[in-house]
Amino acid sequence: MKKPAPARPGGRSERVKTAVFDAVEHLIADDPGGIPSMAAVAERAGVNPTSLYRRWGDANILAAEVATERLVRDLPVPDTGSLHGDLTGWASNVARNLNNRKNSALLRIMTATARASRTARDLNSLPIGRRIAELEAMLARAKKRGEYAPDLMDILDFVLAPIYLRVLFMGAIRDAEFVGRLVDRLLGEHSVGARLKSETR
Amino acid sequence: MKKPAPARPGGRSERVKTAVFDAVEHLIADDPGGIPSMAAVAERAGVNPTSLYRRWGDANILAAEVATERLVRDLPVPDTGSLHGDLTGWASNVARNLNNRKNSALLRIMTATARASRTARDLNSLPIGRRIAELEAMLARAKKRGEYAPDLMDILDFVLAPIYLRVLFMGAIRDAEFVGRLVDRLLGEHSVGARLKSETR
DNA sequence: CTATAAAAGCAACAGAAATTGCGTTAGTGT
DNA sequence: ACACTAACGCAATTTCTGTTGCTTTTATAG
Repeated sequence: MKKPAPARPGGRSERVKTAVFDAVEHLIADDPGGIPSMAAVAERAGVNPTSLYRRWGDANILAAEVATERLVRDLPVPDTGSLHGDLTGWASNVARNLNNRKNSALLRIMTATARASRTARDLNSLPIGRRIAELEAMLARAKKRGEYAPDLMDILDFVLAPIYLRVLFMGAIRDAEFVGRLVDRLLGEHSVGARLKSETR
Repeated sequence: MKKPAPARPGGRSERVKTAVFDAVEHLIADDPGGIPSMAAVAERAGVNPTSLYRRWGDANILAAEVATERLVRDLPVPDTGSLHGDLTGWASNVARNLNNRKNSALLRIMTATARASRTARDLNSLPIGRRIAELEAMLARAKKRGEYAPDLMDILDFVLAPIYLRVLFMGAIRDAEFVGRLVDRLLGEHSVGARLKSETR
């Protein structure tokens, strides 16, 4: 599943790739819920269709690459001084990031094309690997401070999963306080102090 | 989103539909992660492609219908006498049901094609509507018995969502006790009695 | 049993999607 | 600067997808 690392990463290839990915993103934004055809992408990107076929094979593969690369970009990792604050900020970022048609469409494409056969070992190689790396950073800081830190998988199960469920099956997250409650609930009494503190600041 | 209710539901249409849905299911099982083409479905089902185009429009619509109808079939709703037992049984059924390539592929297709713009009001019309109806039945029984009963949405968020997350992003659920822990955690101290009871039976 | 029309089959066709061979452009190492 | 070749562009060709008009089959009502 590793990328062959392009033999010639310099200027042109990169420009083409950017143009193509931008085109895919825009086409998805225009018509969420459909994989844009190679022809449409080629035209919008100003690139010859043949190049797309040679580089990406078919429209599904291309869309999948765009989805994972563009959706799961680095989000700013909050550093508020407490795990409760960090997690709340992080979850809000994730939710807000998904709260528009384009990105929820990208999430759909990502789930649709996510290859199985991954073990729990290589969490970082998952499509949501970057999300996991962000969490690990926050957890490491929390431990350094001597704070209680929940399991990584628990955060995925009880904070990320509910967000995804709503975006995938219920369109969007309308309740702004929803993600905050998820974090409160996960951290429970361990973080009463931090929660009160962040609520009254 | 309601079905127009076929004017002639009798024998032949139904047979064709079954043959077509079976064909789609088999093709998905053979190649998970791809929407089978109309031509392939028609050949496998022994049906003329024209009929497919006229009835379903295109391959995505057909696959989406198959996914929702075949995946979200009625599962037996457990009736163990306690909410804890019911939920544990229900969640195990859901997880086991998704723990194979074909059904996880169907879930992917369902998420990919789930139309947004649904409000939290008409939960029952969601693709996972049947799951919700099953839950409502169990919750109603629990209330009748005077048991503590959590919110429906909490069950979706903290039991169903983690199951879906694992299936979608991590291939499958390998830990057999995983869903049991989800339920224990959701019900918490409210159900210690029931849990102990069900563990020692 | 018969008339009606919904739904399926068939065949011909238009158009889009992929493939292929070959020439051109432009990063990269010397 | 120069040679080398990865990556792109172009055009011709083949394959696949989807459409349309018409015919045949067969549920269903009377």
